[in-house]
Amino acid sequence: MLLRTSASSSRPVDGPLSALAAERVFCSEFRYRRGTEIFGEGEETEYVYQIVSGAVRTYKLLCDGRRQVNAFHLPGDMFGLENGAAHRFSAEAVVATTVRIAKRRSLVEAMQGQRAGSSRVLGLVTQNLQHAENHMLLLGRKTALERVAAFLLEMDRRLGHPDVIVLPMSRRDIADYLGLTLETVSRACSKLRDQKMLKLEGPTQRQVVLLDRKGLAEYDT
Amino acid sequence: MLLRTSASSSRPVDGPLSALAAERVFCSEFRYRRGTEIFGEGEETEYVYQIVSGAVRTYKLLCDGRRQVNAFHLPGDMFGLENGAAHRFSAEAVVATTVRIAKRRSLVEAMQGQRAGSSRVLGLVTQNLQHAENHMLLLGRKTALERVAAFLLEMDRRLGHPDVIVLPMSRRDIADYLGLTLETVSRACSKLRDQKMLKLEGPTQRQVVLLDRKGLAEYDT
DNA sequence: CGTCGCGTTGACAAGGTTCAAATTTGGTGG
DNA sequence: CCACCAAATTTGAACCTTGTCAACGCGACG
Repeated sequence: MLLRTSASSSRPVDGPLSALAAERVFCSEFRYRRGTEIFGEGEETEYVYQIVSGAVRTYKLLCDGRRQVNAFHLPGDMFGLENGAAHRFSAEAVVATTVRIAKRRSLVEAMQGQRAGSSRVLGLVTQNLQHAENHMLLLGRKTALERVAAFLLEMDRRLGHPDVIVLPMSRRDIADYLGLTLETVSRACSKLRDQKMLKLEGPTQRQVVLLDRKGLAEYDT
Repeated sequence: MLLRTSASSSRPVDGPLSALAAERVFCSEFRYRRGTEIFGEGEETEYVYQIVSGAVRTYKLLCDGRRQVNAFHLPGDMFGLENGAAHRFSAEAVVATTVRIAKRRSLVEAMQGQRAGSSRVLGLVTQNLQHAENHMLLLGRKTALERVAAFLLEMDRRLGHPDVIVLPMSRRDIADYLGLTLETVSRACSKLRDQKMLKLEGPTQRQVVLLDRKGLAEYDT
């Protein structure tokens, strides 16, 4: 798995929780096979998760099956921490995934123990909010090409600007993240390839080499 | 966003912040004329605001002028509280608006004084996040009619289910909130009117009477 | 009384979706 | 080892929802 758990600047997570991990709040590891549900919308928020390896999507569904992926979570990221008693969305493993699990209660208690604890939680929620605000701009106002360019740059950044971006998610996942159809995502990728902004490799074209990050960034704005 | 500080559904005034207001953290009132900027994206977060009367929009812009309205803020709502030192979006008065202003520093200090203070901030940020998550679903996956129906039901709820919803914002504002054009919003309103789900009144059709909330809710899902 | 802002409506264009077909690959079982 | 099938992706063509452009009406206001 080429997903790097970049520790450096581009990846602002692992920070807030490493202390907790060290305290053994994250008591056990757990593995999920590709495509399996980790929790469902509306379920009780019993656990909090941190990804060791793999990738997770969190999403909401409309009653007729339309899906909106809120976010992709990569190694080092935490997810599933919510204020209320119920999850506001569902989570599934995009690929085979290993997570560390903490009881929500014990995490909350540990937070109260630490003085800086609650502000760390606040920081995490704020980060999520910030991402959501940017994503609303993307979903509400950007073209298909701009969305795909922004997505690739986001992954590039979060994976620490590797030579080859190995996407764990399918075109459909990307489409549901970007508010498009999988065909439109595929066409946008092809267009960017034709414009020599990237190369697509690998059996399912999930390995992406960015050839012109500046050009892509101009689509982003 | 939609910082609803209301505890009970029908009276959106003074929730988590009333204690602070009582402590005179909100030291002064300020008035903005319709259309004026309250703060701009990137500016220093010097103040925090609570609306006394009127309405405010917060939004982001792309470089070519495309606009995405994050949220509308109504009387009782708080806005402008951010973790970092810089505002992540701009805020403008939709109509003539009176706000109470608190220095961010003094608010933060007051929070640290109160034990429950920081968890109140967390609650506000979480509410914003929750709204943003729902809005991503709307922007990414709902049709124009569904978006407009959802918008009207949101306003109805936040205004306490009045007989007549008096919208403070223009069709363009609504469009930029819903990721549509003003013409599409207008057409959707006309269609709902033709379907007898609502009545449009007033000189600029900004007074809305919901005739069939159940029917609208089915568009919402 | 003319102008301006706002909203509605129509005609047309276009970006994105839908439907369909072809390709590739990996897995499974004979 | 190989045949066969399922899943993922790409690409094309037709279609449709929404955007664009324009005209018009209405009320407010100077």
